[in-house]
Amino acid sequence: MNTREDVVAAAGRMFARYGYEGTSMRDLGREVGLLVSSLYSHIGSKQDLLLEVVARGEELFGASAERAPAGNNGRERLRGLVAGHIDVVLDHRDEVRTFLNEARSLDEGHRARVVEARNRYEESFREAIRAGAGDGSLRPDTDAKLTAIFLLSVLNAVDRWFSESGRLSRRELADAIMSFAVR
Amino acid sequence: MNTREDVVAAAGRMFARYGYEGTSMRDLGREVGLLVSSLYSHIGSKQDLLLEVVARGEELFGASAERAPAGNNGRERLRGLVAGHIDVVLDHRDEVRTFLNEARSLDEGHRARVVEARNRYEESFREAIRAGAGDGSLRPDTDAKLTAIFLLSVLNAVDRWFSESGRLSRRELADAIMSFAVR
DNA sequence: GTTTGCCTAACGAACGTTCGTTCGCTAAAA
DNA sequence: TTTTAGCGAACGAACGTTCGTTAGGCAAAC
Repeated sequence: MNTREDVVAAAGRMFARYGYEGTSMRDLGREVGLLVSSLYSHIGSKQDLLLEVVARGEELFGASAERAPAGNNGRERLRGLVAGHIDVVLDHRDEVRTFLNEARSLDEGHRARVVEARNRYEESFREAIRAGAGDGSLRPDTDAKLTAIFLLSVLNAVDRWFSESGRLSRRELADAIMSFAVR
Repeated sequence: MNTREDVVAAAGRMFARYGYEGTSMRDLGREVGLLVSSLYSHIGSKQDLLLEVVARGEELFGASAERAPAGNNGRERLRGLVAGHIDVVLDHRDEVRTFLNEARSLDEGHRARVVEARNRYEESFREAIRAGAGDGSLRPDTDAKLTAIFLLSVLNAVDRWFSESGRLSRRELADAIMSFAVR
């Protein structure tokens, strides 16, 4: 019985589905099988709860970028980043949705940290693309900034439509996105 | 002094920025220069207000799809749809963001209508792609469903980063997205 | 082996505040 | 003279949070 973990997990689930402001502490208590007041045995405040869920999303992406293999060239590195992103998005839907959509409900300082983390993450995509444009594994005129934005736009939307039981496997999806974005 | 219009516009602005649940009627009154109670001289309820803003977004996309020229082939038709989408997104940021992100706060019936409208809109993209794959203006093996999803993922994210004073014009952006998505 | 004291988790009630909305009034516009 | 737009006060409900209390488990003290 790890109640604290249950509370954070339920918060992620509800923040992702109904939004931070759309989730009341009473709703959350009901979801986890506790009265409102009991939640405060495990957490400091609703804002802390959001902070924790968002921080998890942040770490998941950071860890994914570090984990991605260097590969033999820029294209392979990029393909690793894409596959890693897909895994994070699909294996941690709640934290990711909350990280992407609910950061605006964070107080200013923490929100700024999230923006910075996102920039760092995007930069790792740009680096891979620039490397690929330099080593011949991608077209030499590939626009790193634009391509990274396009890629992440597609990747962040994946969980809105992708189904594990659908026509495509994760690997096929990664391939499709890669050949969509670069050639 | 078209107060009702002011109220709806301000609602769009605030729903887009803070979300439906994150916007209080008192906030909205302050934004428009009225007391809360005075808002109710112009609108029925907060939910009505959301409904109206979302409906405007819905119509904007619908009208854009109808307005897009048939073109000489599928690729040109698709290019028109892309350019139209960019214009809608950038010229009506508030209604579009509300339409895309806040539909979940609509009651069930209206939310279903939004989903349906989005499907119809996406279908017009798929049609253009299928036409292009058939008439030789796009690669014959282009996957209409997947390509439409990827295109709309990129298009819906445009307003998060695109700046009118930036490196790219809208037309160049449309071209970049087209050559990104299809060849 | 029993008692004592502490800790944790949960409870139910209550706090002050804010929520969306309604109402009756006033003053200006038509 | 009737309509209208706005105001200010008030409504009940819901909000996030705090409070004092209780029940159970565990370890030290007796």
